[in-house]
Amino acid sequence: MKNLPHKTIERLSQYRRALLLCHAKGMTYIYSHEIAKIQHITAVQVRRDIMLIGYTGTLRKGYNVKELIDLIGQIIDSKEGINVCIVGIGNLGRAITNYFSGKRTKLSIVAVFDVDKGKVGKKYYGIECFDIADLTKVIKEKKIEIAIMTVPGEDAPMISDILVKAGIIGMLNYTPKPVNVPKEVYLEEYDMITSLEKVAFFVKTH
Amino acid sequence: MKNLPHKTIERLSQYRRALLLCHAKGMTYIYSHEIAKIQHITAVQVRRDIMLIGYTGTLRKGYNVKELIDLIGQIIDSKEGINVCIVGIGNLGRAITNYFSGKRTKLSIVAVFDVDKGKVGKKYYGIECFDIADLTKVIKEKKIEIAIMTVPGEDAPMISDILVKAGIIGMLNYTPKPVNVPKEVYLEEYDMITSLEKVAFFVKTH
DNA sequence: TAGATTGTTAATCGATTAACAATC
DNA sequence: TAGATTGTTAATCGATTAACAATC
Repeated sequence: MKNLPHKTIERLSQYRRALLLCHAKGMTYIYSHEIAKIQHITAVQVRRDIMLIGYTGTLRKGYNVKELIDLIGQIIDSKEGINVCIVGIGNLGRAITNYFSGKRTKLSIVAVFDVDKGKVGKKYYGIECFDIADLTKVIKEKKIEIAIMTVPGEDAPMISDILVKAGIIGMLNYTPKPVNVPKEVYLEEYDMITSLEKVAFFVKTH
Repeated sequence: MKNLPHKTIERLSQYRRALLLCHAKGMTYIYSHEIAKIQHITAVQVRRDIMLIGYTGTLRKGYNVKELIDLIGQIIDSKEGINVCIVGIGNLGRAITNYFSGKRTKLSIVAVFDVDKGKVGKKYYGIECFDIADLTKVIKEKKIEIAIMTVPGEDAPMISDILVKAGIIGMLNYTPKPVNVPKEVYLEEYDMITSLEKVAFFVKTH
């Protein structure tokens, strides 16, 4: 697929999430304005995104829910599937692991890691916990390509370096500490405090 | 303060986070390119954001760390402070509560809520847990203006309605289910699965 | 048919970056 | 002075929205 805008990729993921719910409810067709309503955006934007991925709806009936789900899958999922690990199985690590378990067939959490020896060997939502000292070995053995960091902020830079050396090519950093990775590694950082401060700011200014 | 771009607000929050660390390390001045490096952005962007809030650095010395921290505080914090609650004290709710406790003086988590009677009355990181049935009452009593939803997705729409009726003016929705709020309420939604799918997509396309 | 919908181009809006003057 | 830095305008880039043709 050519060059889809970053924002379109994000929205496609959200459309799919919404469409899966609609599909489960037995809906077969959906209008652009219905998708728009769910996502708090405009119907034009939905139609434009769908146009960009080359799908065509039916005039007066809208889009076929199942077909659209499948097409979005073809665009954003990788064919072979990608293995993911969670580094740091504290509250946040557990939340993500639980949240995710069994939700997407093409993305699998195949290992979680922690420093705490009391956690090593246990299973979290069906996923085995390994010693963080074995990061490199397990990442290679299990062919893990994406890591989600949920360790304490002060450990983030060091863990990040180990992950990069172990061959990770995508990283999601949920610690409050920004990390540096080489440009070949795709990095996404998210800080909950920033989100909350943003809400607080816009609440203030109505 | 006039109309700062949304993206600038986000970055100001991040600059402050980084500056606080620098300040703690004893740094008194910082260059725009140093801030840029930490945040993975360009020095021009940092200078432009700082220009927008009306601060002026010193040529050849950079910006005064303490002054900049204080000025960002004046811009993004509200003078009186804002009370926040967490609705749903599962893994994610606990992660945020812990993460946040004592980090910002102007934003305080003053209550957490859950349906589980076993959790009600207990304290989580120093914050009392209330029965979700008492949402409205507690929100009014404690003058809570912002709610962070970390309940299971299927409960999100109903809880959201209750929160809005109780007078919440800002909401952060961490459930995978989008909710609808009246336009007077500022809503921010974040779905971890979308973030992960985005990373997976860009990893695939190098 | 009239009304509702999709598909698409062009216009607009918002955000980033390039370019450069000022100056310590 | 030369080099490094800040501050700021103008240009560019990217994303959204307006406008409208097509048609069931």
